[in-house]
Amino acid sequence: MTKPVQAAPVKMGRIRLKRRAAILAAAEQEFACNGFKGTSTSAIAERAGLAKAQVHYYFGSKEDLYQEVLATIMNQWNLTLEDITADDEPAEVLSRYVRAKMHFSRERPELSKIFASEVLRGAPILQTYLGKQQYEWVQSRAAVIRAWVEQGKMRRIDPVQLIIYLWALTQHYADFNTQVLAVMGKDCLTDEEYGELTDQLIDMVLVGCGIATRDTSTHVR
Amino acid sequence: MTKPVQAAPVKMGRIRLKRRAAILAAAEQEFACNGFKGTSTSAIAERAGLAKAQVHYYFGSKEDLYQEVLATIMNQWNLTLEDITADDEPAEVLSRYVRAKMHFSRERPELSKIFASEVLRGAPILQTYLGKQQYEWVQSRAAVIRAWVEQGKMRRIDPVQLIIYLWALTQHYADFNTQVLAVMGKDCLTDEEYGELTDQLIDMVLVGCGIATRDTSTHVR
DNA sequence: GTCTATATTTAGATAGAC
DNA sequence: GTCTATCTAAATATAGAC
Repeated sequence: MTKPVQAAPVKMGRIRLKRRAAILAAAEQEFACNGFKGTSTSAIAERAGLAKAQVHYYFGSKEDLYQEVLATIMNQWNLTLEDITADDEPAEVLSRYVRAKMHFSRERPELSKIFASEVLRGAPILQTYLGKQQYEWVQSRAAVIRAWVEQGKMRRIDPVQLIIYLWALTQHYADFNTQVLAVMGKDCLTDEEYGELTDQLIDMVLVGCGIATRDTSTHVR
Repeated sequence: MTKPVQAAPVKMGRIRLKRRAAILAAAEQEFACNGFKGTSTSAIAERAGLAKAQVHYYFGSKEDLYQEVLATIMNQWNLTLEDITADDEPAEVLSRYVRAKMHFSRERPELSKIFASEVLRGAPILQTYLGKQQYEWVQSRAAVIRAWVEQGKMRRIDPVQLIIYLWALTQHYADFNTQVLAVMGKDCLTDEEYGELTDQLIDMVLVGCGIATRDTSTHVR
């Protein structure tokens, strides 16, 4: 018999909870910068203010720790765009989704970066998830988008590609934040500036989908 | 006196050229998968069919080798969109650029991935390049885009963000190719299928910019 | 239950043989 | 000029002390 995928909900002591939280937080930073292979358990331990061996005591192997971090990410990931129907308005659903993803990119860029580096290396850990759960997730949303198109609520766009566009655009602001800041000539962005970027992106997406909300898309020749 | 940034154009022998080429090719694959820190010189050597020490003999340190790979990427990168003026047609320039970047994403995804992983970790090697050369590159293109907007050739969009959108969208097909294939339910894409994706993306970009080329953007309400 | 001390492997790099 | 043999440091992981 193999170990259950989901860890048993054992009630943990105070020290254990505290140490695990510190290690997980440190691991997110390290994995985000250097990926799975490039991250050492000693770097995680140092950042967490602990001894290297403590990381192994609380999480077993480096891969076990990595898997827990990845599981956290994938859970938080698809909280939005959860329940949409053909009756919803694409303008509202799409702007809400872009806003939520952009918010996530600003608040937890490390999580987006860890996912990115996992996919960069060919997603050895996540490939089953991508090919099954995420595939299904995309198909069900794509069906709704297709219905919107049939109803004339938006332009005819390949729904799967549209979802990929949304991921590419929103996650880019987390994964490539260093480059974004550099080419914008800034050291950091205020909440206001980031909100402005978000609005501009939503505008671009809606116009691209043929959903004009205000005085946009007036330059069509 | 320090070493010159550009290596002196020493004429190399046959063996040296051959070994260096094999190492560089292997290094691209390894760096693309595991990033700078996650890649070992022994993994590169093994993939190149050489001994680990030979890598150090021909390239000195791992970082020297990495810098050469990065330099190759940045040179190939900005070959397109080189000379554009306010007199050009945005529809033509933008579709040409997207097509070129998509072609690059298909032919050399490893190079895009290496750039991505460098930026993911905060671009310690490239930050000067990003803040100076690439910043200037973006500014000069942004000026042209601004001129297009003033001439009414396209919708009013923040030009810097538009460039970022183009990068995000096109590079995503290289960096996240594993995920793209997974959610599309395919093992690989034929040239035809990839050409179709490229056309769809160009369509999305042009419509988003308020440049209707054919029967697109007709669903504007 | 927690952490220190230690074992084993692999990393990057170089001195010296060919 | 090229490559083999070797050195030192850092990696993952665990056995055993507290």
